[in-house]
Amino acid sequence: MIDRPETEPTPLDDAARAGWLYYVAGLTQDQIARELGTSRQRAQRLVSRAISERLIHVRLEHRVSGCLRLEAELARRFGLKLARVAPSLGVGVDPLPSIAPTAAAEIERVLRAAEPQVIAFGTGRSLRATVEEMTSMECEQHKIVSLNGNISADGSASYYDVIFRIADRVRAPHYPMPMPVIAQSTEERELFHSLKPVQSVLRLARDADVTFVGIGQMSDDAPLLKDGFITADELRAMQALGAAGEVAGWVYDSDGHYLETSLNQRVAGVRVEVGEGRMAVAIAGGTPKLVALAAGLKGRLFNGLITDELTARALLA
Amino acid sequence: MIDRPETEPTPLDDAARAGWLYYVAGLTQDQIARELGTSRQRAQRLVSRAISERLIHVRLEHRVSGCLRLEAELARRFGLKLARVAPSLGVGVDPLPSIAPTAAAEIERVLRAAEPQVIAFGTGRSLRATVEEMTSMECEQHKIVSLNGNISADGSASYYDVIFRIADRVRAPHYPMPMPVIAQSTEERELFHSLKPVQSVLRLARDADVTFVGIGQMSDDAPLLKDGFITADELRAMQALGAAGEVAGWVYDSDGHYLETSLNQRVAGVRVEVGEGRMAVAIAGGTPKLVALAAGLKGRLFNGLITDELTARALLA
DNA sequence: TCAGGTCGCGAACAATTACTCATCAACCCG
DNA sequence: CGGGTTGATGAGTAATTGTTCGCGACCTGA
Repeated sequence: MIDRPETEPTPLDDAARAGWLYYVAGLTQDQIARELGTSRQRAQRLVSRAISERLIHVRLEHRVSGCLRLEAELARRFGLKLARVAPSLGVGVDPLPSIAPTAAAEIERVLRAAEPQVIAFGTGRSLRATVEEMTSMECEQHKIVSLNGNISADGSASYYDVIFRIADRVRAPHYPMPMPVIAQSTEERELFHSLKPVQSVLRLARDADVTFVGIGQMSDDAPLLKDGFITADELRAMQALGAAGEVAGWVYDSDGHYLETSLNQRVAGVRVEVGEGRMAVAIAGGTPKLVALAAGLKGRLFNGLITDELTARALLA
Repeated sequence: MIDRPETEPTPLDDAARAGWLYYVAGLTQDQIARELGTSRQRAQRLVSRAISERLIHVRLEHRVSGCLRLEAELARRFGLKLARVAPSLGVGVDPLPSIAPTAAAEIERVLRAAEPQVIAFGTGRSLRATVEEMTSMECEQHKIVSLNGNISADGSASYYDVIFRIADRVRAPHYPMPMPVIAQSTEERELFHSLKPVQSVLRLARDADVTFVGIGQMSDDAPLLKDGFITADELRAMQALGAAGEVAGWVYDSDGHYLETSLNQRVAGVRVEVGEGRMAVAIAGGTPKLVALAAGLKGRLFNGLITDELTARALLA
């Protein structure tokens, strides 16, 4: 995206203004039209643009009692230090729009901490959507580090890459990992890992105080496959070995134990590990991810979970 | 329909859920009613309750959102009918390039009105820069009138004169004021004012529907001095009398009250006054003008303000 | 027990918002 | 230069939302 010079006579600034007047000031679109000196139709279009461009963020400042019970139960059952359950929007509906704002609030809570933290982020649709929901803030004291490489097979930065987006929002020092998500070979991985700058980023990521990750399923619709990081053959091979899910490219089985596959010997990023004083929070929801989530919880691969109501209920069933 | 959890939801829980479904999932209140197993009216009441109980927080994530907040605050604090804050370009940078396009848009909005308006303009760098940003348009229905005389001491038309420029751009009937900005004496002023054609222009300017003016500071770098309308001695004398700023040549103190100086008895143009149905909009920004602006706002010399972000923040501090 | 008050409900209606459609101008692109 | 495409616009209309009103349930104190 090209950012325009700031003096510009407003491209979607009008949309922002309209959205502000509509949602914050509570004006009717008719009044907004008068305010902006335009037609009612245009005002309506501006308002709806403000939504579709994700300029408007909505948060729920109330913990629904049903969700609270699920959170407590999840924490108990899976030994979680943090459990957050967003109200579901309905069966069969993508839970991301519900999870993302909830997760964003949680990340912001971490960022508001006064003492400096190292915060690591994975990649994926969930995280990307979450970051889009975050507010801008000034967090010079923290460090934001990427868990995975952020260069895809064709050399382009992945669309779902999160680190730059988040760093942009919170204006904190950030450490991308300048290498592929998955190396061609173990040797190539070692080559990357032997580079000085990479080593310090790896160290930072490994020792991060808080880590936020998405979860990938290893069924036929695996994100790793969809995004072109592995081939259909590789996927089938790992399914045969019992692959149940994947975190930051690291594949694990239905007990939540990491597999000894050729892929895992080529993943360039760091493996998520929980430890005392260190949080690893999974952000995921939806039926396709149920198996992967359940396996990861069973193996205690993370000690935090942000999901939605229906997923939570299914996990507990 | 989803089966409800076994615990009874508190009244607020339902409101929260309804609000979530409405704003996040984007369901209609009808769908929410079905989802919750209730009537449409109840769904509507739950949604509005979620707002009135402040369970739902709406925010705007856009770089101008801060400006909108400042506008609302300025309007509230200083009783303005119009407040516009342009995003600043940075500390220490001339804010004019940011203010001018914003102000130009505002002026154009007035000009687009179908019913005939009388629009008065002051002079100065800010207005001049603003006019340069305006697009051409056909506005035969309006009248454009100058607030001040537009002949400087040496007989030349002032470079910062605005009226001809604007009239040229919008092709509207225009009324310059054929006399000096500041007369040699009160008598000379009265002489000019007694002329028939001058009187009608004065009347037009005094009763203008909308007036746009710049603000001049009265510190040592006063525009009045720089442009040779007053001498350094005169400036010092007025500073001693508490001069804080000046609008169209009329000097006022830090409470926004016009001074009874010899200069004010010689200013040839009309004094800006707000009135019901009449707007007086100040276009100004930058550190040097802060004192003058604050004073003018305090004295309610104008009921509209177009400025930049940094200035707005300083005015509110 | 009963008058009086409050509250939530649904019906009906008014206000507001969203969508569809036809038009038009700008913009490519050969 | 002409044809096709895109994108913005206002008119008109359908859908949705907000409000008012009367009703009945329920509480409460005399």
